[in-house]
Amino acid sequence: MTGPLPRAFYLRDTLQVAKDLLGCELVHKSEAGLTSGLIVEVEAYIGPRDPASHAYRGIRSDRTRVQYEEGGRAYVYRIYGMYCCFNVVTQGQDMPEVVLVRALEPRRGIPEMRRRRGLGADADLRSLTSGPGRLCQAMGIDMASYGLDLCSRRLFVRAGHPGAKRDLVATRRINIDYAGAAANWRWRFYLKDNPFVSRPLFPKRH
DNA sequence: GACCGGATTGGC
DNA sequence: CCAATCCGGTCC
Repeated sequence: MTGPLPRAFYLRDTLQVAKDLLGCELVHKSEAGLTSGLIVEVEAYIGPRDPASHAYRGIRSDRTRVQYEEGGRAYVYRIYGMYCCFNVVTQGQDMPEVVLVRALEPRRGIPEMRRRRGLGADADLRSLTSGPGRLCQAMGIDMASYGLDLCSRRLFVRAGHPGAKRDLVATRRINIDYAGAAANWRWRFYLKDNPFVSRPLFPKRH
């Protein structure tokens, strides 16, 4: 059982980190026990020059603060007033770049995931962790996780099976039509044919 | 201080 | 298709 990926993993080109995260295992240890899942879908949000990024034009606020810290920390934000989304901070200080984790393939603590999601034992596994809001709920990741160091043992990513990221698909990012031309940048990556990807058919064009 | 809308989800 | 639900960003 390998431990957390080293800091150096995160202090790199964000698109490269995004792709390398596919097939790795996201692990969360909480009072309720350990839950984990393989990362099968991600999106990159690359700072001041990305109109879809919360840090577009260098916005600094209580929400984006951790994006400006050195990579390897958790950027968690609340969306639509009811869900949370989990991101990994990349690059060095004052480079507000992140990777959004959009879907997991459940691995450990599946009964606890079902409980947190309010679903019965008969629920499809995909309904647990396919989607950024769903996976946060299933993993017990919330605003209390904001800024957590991913190089610690509480919330971290560890290396996956070699070869897991063989067939990688790059598409437009989801639900950022407001971002103009950036909506067409292919900064969403997922594992081909993986059934846990949140929206395999999106977008219109690859 | 007001207003607008969202990196989502689930129900109709 | 659309409501839920509230906070961040913007502009006055």
